[in-house]
Amino acid sequence: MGISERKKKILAAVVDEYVRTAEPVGSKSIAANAGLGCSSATIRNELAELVSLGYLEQPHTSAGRIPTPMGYRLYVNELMQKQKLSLEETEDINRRMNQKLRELDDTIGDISRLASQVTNYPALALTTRTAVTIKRFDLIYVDANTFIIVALLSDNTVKNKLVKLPVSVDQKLVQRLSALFNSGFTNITEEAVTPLLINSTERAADDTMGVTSVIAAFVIETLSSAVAPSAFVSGENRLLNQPEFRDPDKAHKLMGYLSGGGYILPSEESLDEAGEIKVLIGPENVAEELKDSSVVIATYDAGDNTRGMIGVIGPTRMDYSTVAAKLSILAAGLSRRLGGGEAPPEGMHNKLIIKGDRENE
Amino acid sequence: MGISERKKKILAAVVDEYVRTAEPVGSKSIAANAGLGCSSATIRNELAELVSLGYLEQPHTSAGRIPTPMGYRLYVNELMQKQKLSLEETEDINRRMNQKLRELDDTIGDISRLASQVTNYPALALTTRTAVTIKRFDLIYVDANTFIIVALLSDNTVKNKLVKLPVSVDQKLVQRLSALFNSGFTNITEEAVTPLLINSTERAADDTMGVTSVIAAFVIETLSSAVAPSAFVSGENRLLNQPEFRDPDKAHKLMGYLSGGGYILPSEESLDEAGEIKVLIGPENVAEELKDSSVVIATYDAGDNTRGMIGVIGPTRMDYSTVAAKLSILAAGLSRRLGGGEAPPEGMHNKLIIKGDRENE
DNA sequence: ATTAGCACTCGAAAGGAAAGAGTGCCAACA
DNA sequence: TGTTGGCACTCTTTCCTTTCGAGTGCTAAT
Repeated sequence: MGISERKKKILAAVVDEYVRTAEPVGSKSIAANAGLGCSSATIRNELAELVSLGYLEQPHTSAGRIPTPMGYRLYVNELMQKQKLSLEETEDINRRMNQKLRELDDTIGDISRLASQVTNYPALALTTRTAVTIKRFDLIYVDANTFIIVALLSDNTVKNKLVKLPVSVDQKLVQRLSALFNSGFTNITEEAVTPLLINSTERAADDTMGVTSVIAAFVIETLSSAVAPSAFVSGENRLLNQPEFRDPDKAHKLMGYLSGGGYILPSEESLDEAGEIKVLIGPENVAEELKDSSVVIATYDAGDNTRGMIGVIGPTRMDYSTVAAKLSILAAGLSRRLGGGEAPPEGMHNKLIIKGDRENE
Repeated sequence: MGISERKKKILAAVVDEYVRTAEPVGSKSIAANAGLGCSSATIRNELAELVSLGYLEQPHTSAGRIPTPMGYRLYVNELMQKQKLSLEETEDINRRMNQKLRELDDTIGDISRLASQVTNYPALALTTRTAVTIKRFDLIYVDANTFIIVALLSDNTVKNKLVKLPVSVDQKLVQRLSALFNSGFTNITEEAVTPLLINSTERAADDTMGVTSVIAAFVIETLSSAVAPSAFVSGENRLLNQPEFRDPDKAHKLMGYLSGGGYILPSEESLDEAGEIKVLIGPENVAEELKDSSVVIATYDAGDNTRGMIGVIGPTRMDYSTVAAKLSILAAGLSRRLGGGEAPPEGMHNKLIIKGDRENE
């Protein structure tokens, strides 16, 4: 199976150099820089073999080599040296996360922005929740036409809504409804909110003005939007940093896809264990628009059945190791802050577990 | 003073054509299309004069003419025929607004996205509030370590926060604090939340565990973020539709500026009366990055001391009249929905009041 | 005042030559 | 057998020149 050690070194050198320069890399520069003691002619022979093995390709005869997706895959799985960020970088990321997260509730937008800033690629953040329920209701009576619904969800976020009624409603009714909803509508999922339940509540509360249905609508709305995966893409413009997107049409196409909330993630169920990093290279992506881009995704644990992902999108020629390291820090930070549970201490460089498609194993 | 009627017609023809094609327009095509009965030679003479008057310019000798910012200004102020959108278009916009706004609280992001979709230019939305206060507090006791702060603001939005304490706190204390905050912290602005006030409240509540300061922090945070102007830019990628931004560097620069929340708006106090449309052409913009772009801004009234703006950014060669018409509908819709007050009925095409710099009057 | 005609200008597009990077292969070598 | 220097070859990139054409400015005629 495997290929010779030297071939691997050469492949790694090609990838590193290509990532850095975005230019096809020639035998000469490898001989000069990669520090294996042999001449360019030898390298040429090896390169030719790597091409026929499918790890590299040539844009045209008499140009240098660039990695194929298969080449990147091997690089990511085996070759790339796990990037240790400097302590300053790590601290910087953590500090910025602290600033942003002070008030983090559902502002995954901030996370996404942060990831984009830190990596200098477009980034996306998304969360999927399963089975969110309401833990507790409170109805706050404000005045005869107005009350506030407050709901504490099972994921410990709080939703509210100010309700203005066209009719007056008396405080007693609000209290009755508050009690009824607390007993009848807590700890149930959206599907369990049936017209039957609503009707019987309405009758029990002796509500002749339709207040019950207003509250029920809020419940449904809250539960369904809480469960709906929410996504946020930001920093699309950073795509234009990359030489491969200097063609405005290409850039536009991908950016349009991204900001359309285009979906990227492999598929819902492949949200892996928190802490893992997943790399999808070029054609490994499902979406047509991403076929020649790569996506690096980190999964974090946001507690209570909530999994989140942060990821970045870039050209296949991407600085996988740095990006993976940075995302890993972000994901660990998020797990620590949101997961509620026991989490690795802040300062620690956490181990990267890189995982990708299985096709090369 | 003004220039001859025919010159105006010619100028309008140049702008219209240039907006459509993005190519310098020559005397011949004007003679053919503008329908004033004279030959291209005559047009040429007129064009030459328009150039020397400063309304047009030539990229180079022997090219057609393109409008200068001054030319656009005249066009916007006097020449452009107010676009009447078709009924379908109007309805479409209103319908989409209805969908989005159902749950509009502070999701100006949605508005911005909508504006961008509708106009096909990048769009921004922003709101400035002045003097927001808290109308009413409720502290909801959840368990010994947990309570929820609910605040109803003067602009009728509700903010909340779930507070988890490291220590147990008894229900009585929560009630006392609730009452104290309701009397002491309502109807005051951020500046009035002094350490003195906080201290005295803490003492009055007999709070030895620092709960008071947690709530006070929430108050400060809430008031300051409510007053902070919030902005949202979206659809940056649509910039790439425009031929003048095919140069990725140019595009990147502007997009970076935009998504950096770069600020565009002329200046805070120039938020004009709701219903007005403001056009800033090229160098009329203050920001260096916008010097060769144009901005069209509509102001709407969001009720209770809140003014909002929605605007779009595009090249100076912009379809001002359509954009103005569309923004006008959006702004009217927002005023109607958010302003609470009396507003023009939905179906009505509202009159455009276009306002720009005064320099040409 | 308008128009037809014409020489002129200047950019954009097309063609071609030269430069340069990098390869593939061969013959020599350890 | 694996490695190396050398060299001819290929293909792209760049630059220069030429050509083409749109559009002008001017002039003389109406």
